[in-house]
Amino acid sequence: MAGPARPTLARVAERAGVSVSTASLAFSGAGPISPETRDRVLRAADELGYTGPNPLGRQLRSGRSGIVGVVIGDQLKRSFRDPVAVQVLDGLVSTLGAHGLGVLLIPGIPGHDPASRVVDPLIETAAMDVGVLVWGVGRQDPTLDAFQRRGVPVVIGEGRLVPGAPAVTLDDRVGTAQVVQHLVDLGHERVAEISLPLDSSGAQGPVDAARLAQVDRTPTANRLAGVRDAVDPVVTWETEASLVEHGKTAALALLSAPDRPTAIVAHSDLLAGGAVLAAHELGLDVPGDVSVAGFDGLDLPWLAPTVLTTVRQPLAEKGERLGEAVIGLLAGEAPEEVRLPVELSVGTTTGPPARQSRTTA
Amino acid sequence: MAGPARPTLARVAERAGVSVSTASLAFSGAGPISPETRDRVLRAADELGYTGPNPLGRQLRSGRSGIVGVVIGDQLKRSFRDPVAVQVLDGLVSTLGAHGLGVLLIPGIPGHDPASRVVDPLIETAAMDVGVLVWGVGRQDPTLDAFQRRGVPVVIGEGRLVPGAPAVTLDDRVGTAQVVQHLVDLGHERVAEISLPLDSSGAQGPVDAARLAQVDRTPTANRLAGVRDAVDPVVTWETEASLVEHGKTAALALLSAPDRPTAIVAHSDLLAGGAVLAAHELGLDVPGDVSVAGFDGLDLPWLAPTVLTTVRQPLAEKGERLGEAVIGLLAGEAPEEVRLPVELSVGTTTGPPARQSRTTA
DNA sequence: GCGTCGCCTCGAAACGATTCGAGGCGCCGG
DNA sequence: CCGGCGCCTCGAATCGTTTCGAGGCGACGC
Repeated sequence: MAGPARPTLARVAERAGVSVSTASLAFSGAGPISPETRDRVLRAADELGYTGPNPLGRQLRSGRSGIVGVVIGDQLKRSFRDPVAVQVLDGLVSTLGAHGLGVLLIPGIPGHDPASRVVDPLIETAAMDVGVLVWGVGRQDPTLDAFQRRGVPVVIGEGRLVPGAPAVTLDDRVGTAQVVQHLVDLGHERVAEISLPLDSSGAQGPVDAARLAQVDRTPTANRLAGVRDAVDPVVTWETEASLVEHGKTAALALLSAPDRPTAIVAHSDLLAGGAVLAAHELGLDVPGDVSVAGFDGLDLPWLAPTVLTTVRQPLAEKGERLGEAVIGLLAGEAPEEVRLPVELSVGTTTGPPARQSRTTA
Repeated sequence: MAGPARPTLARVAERAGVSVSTASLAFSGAGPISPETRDRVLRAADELGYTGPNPLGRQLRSGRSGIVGVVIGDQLKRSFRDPVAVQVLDGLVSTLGAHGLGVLLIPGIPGHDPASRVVDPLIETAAMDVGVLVWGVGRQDPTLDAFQRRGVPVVIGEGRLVPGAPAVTLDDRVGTAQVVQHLVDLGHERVAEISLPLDSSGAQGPVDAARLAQVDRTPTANRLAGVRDAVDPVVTWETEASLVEHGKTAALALLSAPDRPTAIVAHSDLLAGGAVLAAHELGLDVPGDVSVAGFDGLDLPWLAPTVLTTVRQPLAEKGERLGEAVIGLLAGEAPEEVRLPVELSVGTTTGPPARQSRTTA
């Protein structure tokens, strides 16, 4: 039923009465060929049902697969629930697509087994010209190791810099410091912090100094540092992932504690959005009773008309820059680090602390 | 700086003092080989920095790329904002990954140009063993045409059945009818409908019979039909995409109209969630003043503690079934259609219509 | 009329691996 | 001691394309 084997360029050439190399020219257009010959070849191809050169042959010849492996985050499902990842990916796909490159999705963690050194088998076996690690690399990153072992060049987004690998990073420490300073300037002294995951352990809850010292993710480390550039948070609550429900859980705990903070700074807008929901659920006014600030600059339609105070980062541009870094790498350019700026954006979720909150203490 | 060309299996074999075929056996393990010989080959590989067989060579030989092209929806960025797509994709990636297959992301519409017959160039050029059209195909689908022209077999999710192509479909007509019947049973007579896009035109707003006749997407057509199996909606509002903000816009219009409906049925949970937000913004109680029902069975943390009345569909399973269909296709099995069940799930957003809304009319 | 220049076309050599059948060598049994 | 049987190893063919240099042939200029 599957019909005879798919016709090959050689058969087309044979039928058209030309050599294989000439037939190749007819399709690729790379080289001089007379219009009549080309037509004859194309007609022969049509008659045989030949639909163009087999990519596999071309790839072997050129040594390039045209495929860029992209490691998004830990689990695919969870990562894509974060609009941040989605927007970056969109920018990346567009930029690479314009250069004829495709994106192969690689789950960061294969099973449900974080902290294992097992990586997705695709990293070992799939044909890839470049690997992109969008969300940084840890101190001892199995994924990075696997790419390097295979000799696949990598591009790093937001991570520890890797020698020889281009990187796209963010001014997030400065941005975080700015938004927290904004809270300080408003008069806040008891600022609680909802943190991104410190590593891939899946831990959550309030953290102590010892745990803080274990931080193994660059964006998290930068934002932790940024917060501390402006204020010493009364408590830091680690989350399992940057998702609304985790921000909500964290804020419910923080806001129910005896010495309630007057402001919460979250490492991401999704976490901050969850914190706003928690405040509402507890009957607290934002920013009357508690101010909330985030990071990312997402558009959260379900939070409207509330507008988060946040730090805007150029998400699509981050994806585009990553794409350009990939292109540059393939073109043999020297790797460089691109640092993206951020911008404080004051919304309706921050204001001066309430008087009574001080007396309540 | 790039070092000498990457070593090849032939050089490893040479160094180990064995033939290329034996060296191949040492890596693939497919065939008898003595432990000593294998060790010698592996040692030679190590010394040369050979990191395993080049996938490109293997692929050409086997005629398989191990890559499955997945067309998600219209625009990548927009599609991934919908958890429905994300969950299906997750199931698909997991299932394919377990069989050593990788997912290549293909934007449904290349530029910002819907209704054009241009498809993403990847479909024409990238090496793929199978193509998956997750969200169905239209009457004259350029993407489907492109795959078929190239001779790449396809798997269809939720779409018009294509001869020879396996499909994974949904009992969505029945499910939709059930949830609307639930509204009818509660006593609702004026039911408004918020519809998924009828085609890729990007149109939005109330639709008339002529427009309804133009529907060119299977899931949309099924749900429109399902609604009508139970009631004749007072108005149908078409949206541009299944996103919260579009549901909200639609509901704001529907609920501000003079003869306000007592219930709204949306074709998706995201649209329904937006409708709930709209009701709240207008000061309407749900379900006191208006009932809202959706479709999908999503977990919407930002809507808590409200729980949507909806029709639950097995999203991850849909992805898994699509994956299995791909595997089956590659194994040469006869294509078949898998139909997934749905289940009505009553939440807190539906109740009997208020007395006064009738008098208001 | 002959030389030279161009435009096309062609053959052959990669690209890097897998696979299949043939065959060598050692060991065991008769 | 010889025949036969296994276990390994090898050589060669194959996958489908691109590319490079060579060469043929016609035309134009001197």
